[in-house]
Amino acid sequence: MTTGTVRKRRNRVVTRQSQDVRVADILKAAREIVAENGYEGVTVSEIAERAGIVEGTVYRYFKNKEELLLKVAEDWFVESFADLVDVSAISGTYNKLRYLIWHSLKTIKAGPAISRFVMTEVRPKPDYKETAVFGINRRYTAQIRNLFAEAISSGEFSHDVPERLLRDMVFGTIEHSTWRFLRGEGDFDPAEIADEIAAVLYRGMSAKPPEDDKFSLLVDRLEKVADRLAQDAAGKS
Amino acid sequence: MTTGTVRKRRNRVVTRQSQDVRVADILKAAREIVAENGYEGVTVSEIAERAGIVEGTVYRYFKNKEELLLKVAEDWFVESFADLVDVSAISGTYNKLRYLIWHSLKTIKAGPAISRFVMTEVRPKPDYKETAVFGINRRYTAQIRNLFAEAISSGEFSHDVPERLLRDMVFGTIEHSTWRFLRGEGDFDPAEIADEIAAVLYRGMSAKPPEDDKFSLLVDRLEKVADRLAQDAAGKS
DNA sequence: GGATCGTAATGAGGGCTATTCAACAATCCT
DNA sequence: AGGATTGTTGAATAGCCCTCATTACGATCC
Repeated sequence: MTTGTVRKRRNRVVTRQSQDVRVADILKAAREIVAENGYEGVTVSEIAERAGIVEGTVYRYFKNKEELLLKVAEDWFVESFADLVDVSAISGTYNKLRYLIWHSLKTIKAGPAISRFVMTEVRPKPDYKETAVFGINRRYTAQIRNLFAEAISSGEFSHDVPERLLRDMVFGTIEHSTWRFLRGEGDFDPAEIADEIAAVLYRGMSAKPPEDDKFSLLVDRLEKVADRLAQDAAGKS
Repeated sequence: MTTGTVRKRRNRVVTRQSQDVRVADILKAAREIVAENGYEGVTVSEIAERAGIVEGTVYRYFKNKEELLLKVAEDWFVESFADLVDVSAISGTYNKLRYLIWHSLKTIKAGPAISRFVMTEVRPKPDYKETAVFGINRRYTAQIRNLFAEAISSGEFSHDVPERLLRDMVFGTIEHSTWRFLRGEGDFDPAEIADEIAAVLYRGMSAKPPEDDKFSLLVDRLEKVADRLAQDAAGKS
């Protein structure tokens, strides 16, 4: 007591845990905080506190905060897309397309904070392509690619569009459609938005002419003009 | 020298400046640093140093770092869209659409760092709608809306799509198309990408049948009309 | 031209971060 | 039991944004 170093000890007994348990605890704590406070509101000290450890311990299991949060996002992404069915089991091109879009929208709605984190922090990173998020996106994109390729070869779709553009249109539209929600301004219905997006994309690619064919109507009128002229000519002679 | 407070004085003479000059200096310095190091690499101390002042002075003119950087982004956005012409001066719906998309892409390419900042930091903010960036986007969107409305009323486009979805498709696709570039993975050609995006959107909305066959049929009919008229004229003489 | 005074500018320091690391001690191994 | 291993600690560091008491510039007035 009289010596210089009065060491303050917590009541808590220091217990050693297996790597798995500690990592799981840390990830769970981090995920909760992200969900509650958003990405900006995450501090390592709070993660540690909630995981029942001290800040320094976090750094035994994660190189840094960034890597830890990336793991949180990756895990969540993997879980979210675990139930993604292979669209070959779904009948109809439109239904397949709508399902894929719907699933993305559902995921974003289920985890807005982490979705935002992925969009604003993970994707811009130079090493995004080494990310599990990127890997899942690739699987997802592959389904879209197949879907379109099949529709084209069957004649349902007549237009060939670069895969890159296809992906950008689908993902871009999905993400942009959710920004209002992610900003906290109101809600959205995944099924409804998925319908809308799928409809436009489907129509844009479709081989079928649009229903009300204005050109045909114009030609109809021209033909009537021709008829009238012909009748006039016939009557005059 | 022997007294306690040895005040270190810079060689630089402290000069007072008008608000305008100081603000301009600070914004210029901040913009340069964003362009060089990206948003993450910006520190108030470096901004101050480059502006020839001290950290504390920055806070005389800006409430905080966030507000300063927002101003940087807003100014850049305003400048970038200053040369946006009214598309009513452009002939042809497709050309109008392509021009608007091209202009956006060109802007992103001209200022990748600030574009990224806008996409990842400005837009997610809850008060995004109070932002000049939002205001400019509105003007931009209004042009797109008009363009589509006119095309629909003229019969060029047959499909009516919610304005919201239209905006999300255009902006979403534009942004997603540039992510690779913004991540530093390669380049893109605004004109080329604008062509691609505009083509798909135009086709998706168009009243014209997508297949050449349809057109041929219509032209066939037109030719028959012409033939009949020609025959009538010949028969009359 | 010198005194006055409003205020631009300063720079030290406070509070909060993420991150490191030497010391410690719980658990395993023999 | 006792040594080796290694999970855990908590203090220390460095860097960040931001505040504020103090300083001194420069316009104004006499």
